[in-house]
Amino acid sequence: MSLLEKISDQATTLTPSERRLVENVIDSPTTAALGTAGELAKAAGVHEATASRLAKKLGFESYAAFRDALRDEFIATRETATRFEKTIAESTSGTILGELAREETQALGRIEEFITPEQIAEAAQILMRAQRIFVYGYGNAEVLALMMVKRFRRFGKDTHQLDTDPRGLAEQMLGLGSDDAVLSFAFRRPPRGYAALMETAKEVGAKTVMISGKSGALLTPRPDRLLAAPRSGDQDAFQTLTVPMTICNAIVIAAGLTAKEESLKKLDRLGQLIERFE
Amino acid sequence: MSLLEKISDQATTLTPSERRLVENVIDSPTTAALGTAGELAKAAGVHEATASRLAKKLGFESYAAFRDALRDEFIATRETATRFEKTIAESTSGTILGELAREETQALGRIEEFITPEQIAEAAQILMRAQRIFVYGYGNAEVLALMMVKRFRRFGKDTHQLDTDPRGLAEQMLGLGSDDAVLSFAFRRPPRGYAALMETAKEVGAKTVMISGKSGALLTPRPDRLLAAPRSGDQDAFQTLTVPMTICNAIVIAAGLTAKEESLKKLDRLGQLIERFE
DNA sequence: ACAAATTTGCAAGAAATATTGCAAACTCAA
DNA sequence: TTGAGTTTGCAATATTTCTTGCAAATTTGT
Repeated sequence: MSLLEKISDQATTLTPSERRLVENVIDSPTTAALGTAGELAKAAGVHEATASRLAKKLGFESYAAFRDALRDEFIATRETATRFEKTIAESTSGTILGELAREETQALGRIEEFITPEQIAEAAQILMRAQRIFVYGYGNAEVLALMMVKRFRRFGKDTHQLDTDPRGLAEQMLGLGSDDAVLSFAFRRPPRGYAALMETAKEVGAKTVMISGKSGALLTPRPDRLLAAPRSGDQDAFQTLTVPMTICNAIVIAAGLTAKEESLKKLDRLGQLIERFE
Repeated sequence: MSLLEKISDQATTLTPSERRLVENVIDSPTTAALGTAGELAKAAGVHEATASRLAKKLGFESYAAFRDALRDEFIATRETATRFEKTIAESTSGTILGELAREETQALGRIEEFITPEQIAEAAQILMRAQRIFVYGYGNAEVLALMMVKRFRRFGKDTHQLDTDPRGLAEQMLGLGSDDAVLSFAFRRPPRGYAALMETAKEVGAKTVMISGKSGALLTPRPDRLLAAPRSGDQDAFQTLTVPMTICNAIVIAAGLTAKEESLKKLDRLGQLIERFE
């Protein structure tokens, strides 16, 4: 029996104050699920003691147990790798594609909470001012690395994808200079060779830009510019590249704008030409 | 300043115990956001006092303030959910990133008008039943091709990325058999060599799946399965890969589900291993 | 290898949160 | 209107959670 059913079963025996509390819970369940008894009581305009009593009346051991039930029900906390499957099964119009699109939408909607326009502009500026750009990404991140290499080559930038193999990487880094920029990606774990890459870049004075998920916040040594935003999808299982890819696209567009003359149109014409003859 | 920035700021000065705490937070932010300092500490195997101190070190007034920040950023309450919908749908935020996110959202919202659940399921089935998978994409599409190669290799499928160079392509196609599947991508123009690839596949009886933008409808010869949905972005300017990438992700998830037993769990464990040792 | 500095856990106690006895306020029936 | 029954808030108490001084353990520099 779901929590809300449990509550509505009691609906006839609820006192006025209790009813106000329940209405409040139904109205904003997540807020109630996160707050304290006192907060809920205040929102409903009743005394906290009443909230405490309500929890017991509804059959819970304590207010804490009631709140836990609320959290279970209303807060999406990924429990297992099968969460997505579960979501699909439960949702009425459950299609994989639809659910996926919904999650991406939600993640995209929050993107600006993590990345400021300045960060985009600065990243674009660093890359466009660089004499050469070295792009580093491995595992899934290699996909984005490849994309950025392609995009910046279209701008006419001297762009290279760094080897994922430590030896090749070391060799490529020998030529790194102070006018160069390193763009790197990391999700989940910092890639092998990351530290060496960053240290070398710092030594020679090359600028470093990093695009990452949450885990980027822990990276040491720190890049000059860090653009970190959580990805969408299941924590433990399948995380998509939509959010970081959108950040990349924003940088590409900003880069196109900072290149003054070259507007998007020119980018496109060039792009079409290249695609046609590629 | 966002939580991730605060963490990043302190990343170099974190003590071992503090780092373990932060890793724990990053790995399962929602759990941390809901729990107490003691619970987080226990999960990280350190003393709760350390958790309390970490909160202060990151610049928060108290552990409670730290947890509030976690909730803000990582728990999708209804307020945050509706907030983005409004922001995204209506207002033009005036930033590149915001505008981009808005466009992607719109395109994603329409994706189910073009792709049915059956198409996703069939594509997944074809790929998972194939003995070998050959993936073909060039220009920007190469990015998605690479992604799919990585994803299906994780499923343990014998997956190969086809050469974009006509000669190499011809050579690789020699071994194509009736149990194989070809997954190809095309945007704007059909790639060079596309016709030859499709004809060869038809001759030997290999199944073909194509993911494309609007232009896919015009392709000849026709693939066995065509998944075409318009991309986001200006028609003539900068079109992103978000929509086709989401279709790809849906196929990967569907493939994982049809692989019944192990599905995402296996994908995850194997994936983590691969990433760690890659 | 030693001393200084840092980190960590322990445990006391501070603060926040929840519970409950009690009395005032309220409701309803006669 | 009165009185029995119910509901509610108050305030004291209990419980949970957080903070901090201190000392042990660990690390760092010489």
